Amino acid sequence: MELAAAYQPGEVEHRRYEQWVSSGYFDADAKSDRPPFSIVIPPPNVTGSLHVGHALDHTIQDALVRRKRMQGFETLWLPGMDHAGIATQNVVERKLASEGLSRHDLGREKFVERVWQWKAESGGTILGQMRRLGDSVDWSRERFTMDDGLSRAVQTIFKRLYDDQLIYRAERIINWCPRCLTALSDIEVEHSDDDGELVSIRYSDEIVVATTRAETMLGDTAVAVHPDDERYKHLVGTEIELPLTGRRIPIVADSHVDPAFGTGCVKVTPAHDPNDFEIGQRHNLPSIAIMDERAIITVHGPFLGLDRYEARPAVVAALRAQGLIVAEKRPYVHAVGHCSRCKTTVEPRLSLQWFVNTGPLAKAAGDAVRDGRVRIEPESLAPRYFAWVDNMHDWCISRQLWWGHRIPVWYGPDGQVVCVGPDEQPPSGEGWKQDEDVLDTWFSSALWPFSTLGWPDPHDDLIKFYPTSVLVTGYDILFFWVARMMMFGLYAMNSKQPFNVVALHGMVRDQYGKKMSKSFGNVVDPLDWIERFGADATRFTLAKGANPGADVPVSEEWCQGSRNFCNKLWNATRFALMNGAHVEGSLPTELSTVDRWILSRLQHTIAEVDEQFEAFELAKVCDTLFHFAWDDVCDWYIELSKSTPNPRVLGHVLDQLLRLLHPIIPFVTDELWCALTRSEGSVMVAEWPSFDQSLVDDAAEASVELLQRVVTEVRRFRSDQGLKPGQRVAATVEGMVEHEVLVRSLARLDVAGEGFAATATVTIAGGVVALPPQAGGPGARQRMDITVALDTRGSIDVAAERARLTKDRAAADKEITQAQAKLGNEGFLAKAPEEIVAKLRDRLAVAEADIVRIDDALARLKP
RNA sequence: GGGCGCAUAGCUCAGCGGGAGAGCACUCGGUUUACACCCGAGCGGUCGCAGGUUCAAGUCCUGCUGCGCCCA
Repeated sequence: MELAAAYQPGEVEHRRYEQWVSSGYFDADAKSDRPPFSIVIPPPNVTGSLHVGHALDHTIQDALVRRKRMQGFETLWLPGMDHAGIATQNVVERKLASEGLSRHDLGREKFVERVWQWKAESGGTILGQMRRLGDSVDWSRERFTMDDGLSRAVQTIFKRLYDDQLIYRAERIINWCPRCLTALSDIEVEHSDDDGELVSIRYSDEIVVATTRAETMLGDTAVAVHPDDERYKHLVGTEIELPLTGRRIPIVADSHVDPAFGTGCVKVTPAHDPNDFEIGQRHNLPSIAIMDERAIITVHGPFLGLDRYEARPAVVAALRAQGLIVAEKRPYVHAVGHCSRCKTTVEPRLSLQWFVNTGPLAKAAGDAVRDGRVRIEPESLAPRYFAWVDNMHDWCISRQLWWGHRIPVWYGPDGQVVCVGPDEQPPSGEGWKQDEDVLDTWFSSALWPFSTLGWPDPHDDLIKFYPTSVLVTGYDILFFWVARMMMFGLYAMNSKQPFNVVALHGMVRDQYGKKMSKSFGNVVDPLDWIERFGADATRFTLAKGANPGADVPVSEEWCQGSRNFCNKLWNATRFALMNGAHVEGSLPTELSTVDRWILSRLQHTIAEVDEQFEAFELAKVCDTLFHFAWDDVCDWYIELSKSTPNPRVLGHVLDQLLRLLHPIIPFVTDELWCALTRSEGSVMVAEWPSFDQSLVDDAAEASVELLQRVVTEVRRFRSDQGLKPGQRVAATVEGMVEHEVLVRSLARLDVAGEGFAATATVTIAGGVVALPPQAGGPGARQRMDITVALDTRGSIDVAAERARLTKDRAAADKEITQAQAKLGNEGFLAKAPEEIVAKLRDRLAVAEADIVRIDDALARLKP
């Protein structure tokens, strides 16, 4: 088979992917007796499209799954999406707005229909894009959090939690988005340090309070001081008149007040601040809500109808007019919460919501990691996990949206509350009404590792593939999602964890380690890279940076480098095929040292890659394979075997290399492997290489390493002397027991003929050479100096040669100094392991010999 | 304020007790018939600072400085 001169990914990728899918290679069989390996994909939003973070996450998962598949596991990589309550509702509402409609014009039922319609038409763009990346997901098992089955799972667990009193309804201060008009959980709020103002207000002769939210004073129902604060002790229990309102409010003592902050007095607004709410609870204070759901002031008076940002200066102005403003500080930087969806400043709001009592669930989630049932990789991120699960607040799960799983609770005409399970009929009749709210999207995605496998019904998939083998996701989502899956998984599945390992990766950044952002203009579009450099190059670039738990810097230049690597493989295979490389029959038993060397190197590579894969060290896998392929195979093995090719060995090495690389770069490896092996199938179902101790050959490795040193030293001499790469130089080679022919070939040395007159010598001291069997028996080795004498046709660049020798001398000198310092230390001699001491003595001897030789050569150089 | 992490070649990162490494960038040379998406050679680092442990410290401990992230 003829291969083109360069790899053209576009041509190959589509064809290969379709072939993989139609061959059913991705499909899992729950009935198989192979050991299972399963991963559920972190479900992307139905509104989402493939960004570089997904590309990283998917590349890692695909690499793990493809390797396990080759290893003979029954693999399942399950794809799907979540319904992204707020985001999706926003998208559809924006669409409606362009038609001049609001969701209220349509009504709930019609609106939800519109969302489904939108989903059918333009939702799930990302699924098509995943094919471009090469994701080997089982499309026959694709799931969506709003599907019937998954909705049934949601209702089932809600009912169970409700019956176990782990779900309750209560009036609490929650995070409220006045734009999305819904409650948010703590983790849907992003904090940032923003410019604000700190205004100090005189409430009475003795009381001054400071606030960044002056407008909330309209809802104050107390002033609090620390019980031990001598300045205010006498005031506790008295009342003052709240300015602008004429209301009288008490002064209470609460130990949560920090007496060192500001004046030591704090205003208490229970309806608009979570800390104040708690103070209010402790002191039985009333809560006065002063804003509506859009954060517009609702208390009668001059501020009625003002937005919270209009009300703030208005209130300050009114206070100033009465001379009650004591101090103002602007800008005053303080932490402000924003809606993670729309960035609107969150308004703490007192409202009636549904909560999950996370206490026992979070405890179990923490314990599963503590007792080792679940391993977090890298381990260094476990403290973050514990910090979250051990201090978890109750989880607000109700959302004032229409798109999502509606809370399965019905309220009766006489105040009855009925939670309805999946197989139960909701109460009907006059006055019964279902709760209007839907559940947080994370409530359903917390069920993902088992709801997607058929839970709550007993299902073959569930039996075969739960617990899933590993969860691959970014550390940013450790508490968002991982902790929640742990809570629900352990709860629903009889304390069986949802996954055995959590493998965390970092965020993709640009080549300077900067976060990607639209405003900074450094965002990488993976589809653009796939288009220009190929999916394999894109994947390799991401995988090469994927050190566990660490951020992944990428750049276009690096992607080019990955593209170059794919092309290198392409051309190596192309060369191999042109030279008859094949994989038929077993390996020959008579092998040259060079063949034994590359086969030995291959074994080390296999062992290393296996170890690195098991530790989720994708970056190291890439590094190991990159260097084996480029350095060992291309730069040395292929060059060394050009004179005496062994097509079977070359075929074997490439066959194994392509298998090893396939999980990372599936397309080009499959194309090449099929060409090399004349196969109609696919490398993705070929057997994963296994380490073969019988092919490890230390002697061959030492022999070729010496050969490499000699060749490199001669090349260095030639380069220093300005000899053209193609120019042959007459030379004698002494001391090489093996490989003299190869040295001459790679270093472009001619045999010394008539009139040979050496102008310079290159010496490699203390090389380990294998002696021929007749000299010392099999396996005998000896340390020898290799000397190459070169005839540069009379002329030699004395200055360059002097510089070269001087540099070598300095290196040897440094070596001697270091070695002597250690060997002169009695503690070292007494306590260091023997082999370390012996090695050092050896090094010292070699360096000392080097000095003598170099000094001699320098003396003979004409000035 | 609490917690976690990071400081190693111009850039991005490996190395985490015994000879300072990689990729890219840079310099020089190249019609070596697989590949210029290439080949060969080279330059480049008191491993943030200060102490300590050890025969031995980028590597372990403490403190400091500077960054980053998470939570409040």
